[in-house]
Amino acid sequence: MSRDQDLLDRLLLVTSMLAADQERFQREHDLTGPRVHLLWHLGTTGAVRQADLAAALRVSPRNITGLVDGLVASGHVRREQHPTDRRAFLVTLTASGTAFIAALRRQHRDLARDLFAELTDSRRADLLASLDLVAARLANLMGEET
Amino acid sequence: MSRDQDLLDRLLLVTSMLAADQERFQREHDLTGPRVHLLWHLGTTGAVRQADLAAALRVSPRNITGLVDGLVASGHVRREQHPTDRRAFLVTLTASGTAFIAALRRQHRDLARDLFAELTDSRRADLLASLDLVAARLANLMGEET
DNA sequence: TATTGTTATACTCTATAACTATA
DNA sequence: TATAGTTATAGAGTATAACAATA
Repeated sequence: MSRDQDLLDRLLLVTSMLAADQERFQREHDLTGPRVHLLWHLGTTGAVRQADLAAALRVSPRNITGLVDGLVASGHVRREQHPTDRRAFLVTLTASGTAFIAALRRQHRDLARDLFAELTDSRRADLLASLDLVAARLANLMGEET
Repeated sequence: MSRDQDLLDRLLLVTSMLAADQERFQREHDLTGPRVHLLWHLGTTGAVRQADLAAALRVSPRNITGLVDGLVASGHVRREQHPTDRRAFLVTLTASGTAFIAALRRQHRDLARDLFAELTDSRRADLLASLDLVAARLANLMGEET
């Protein structure tokens, strides 16, 4: 049955289009994927140590140094003294960084509104359920290794 | 309505899981995303000039030089003389490159079979239709700029 | 003149290993 | 002794600009 192939191809098409849309947004704001990822995390957690960022983004501590350097240079974040540990920094959003997060959330919300506008309520429920099933299968696949 | 947000979040979750699965496959074969992309293209078109690869993958000619260098070193492709244009090369798959493409297609097919196994036929039809609608909206969004 | 691919140069993301300062 | 973050080093992917060979 090639129906499966069609479904996967369609899913991958949507995936690549979502990625392209995200890249457009990043270019508009003169940012890169990894930096946006870091900012997004910062937006949900608040001030964080670099070691925690490394663990959360699953990237080496050295890499965090570089990403934070770039975001300090572009004015999106600041390194502040850790209140109790003099080895560590707390990375915090500047006003400009906070404004970017707000814009990102707005874009995310607008995109969600736009993408599914033409789907009926029952279609939405079905889509959500199907995506959950697919996610579960994928989680299964990934879990078998690691 | 936060239903839209849920749908988009679920879609992005599936997206990131698909990416993780693809990365796992690439690591197993000791290849990178851009190199797999190039090989995949080569698998569907056959021998191609580097300039055509640059246009197809939407990267600079200089970049193609680097990717092909790497794939020559790993034994997946070969540079052959162009029959009529002495400036150009034809990049062609080696036996090892062809074997990789076959493995990639197999993995793709197995993944498709696995992902949607639990969906009924009508669920599949609905999912396909919904994904088409979403893709159309995205195409709309992208087309408005460029 | 225009095109093909390369050399030269530079930036970002990524990693590991060695090191400093602190815990 | 272990942890936080940096310097040192390296490699992949990306880009533009200048250049050689060929069309």
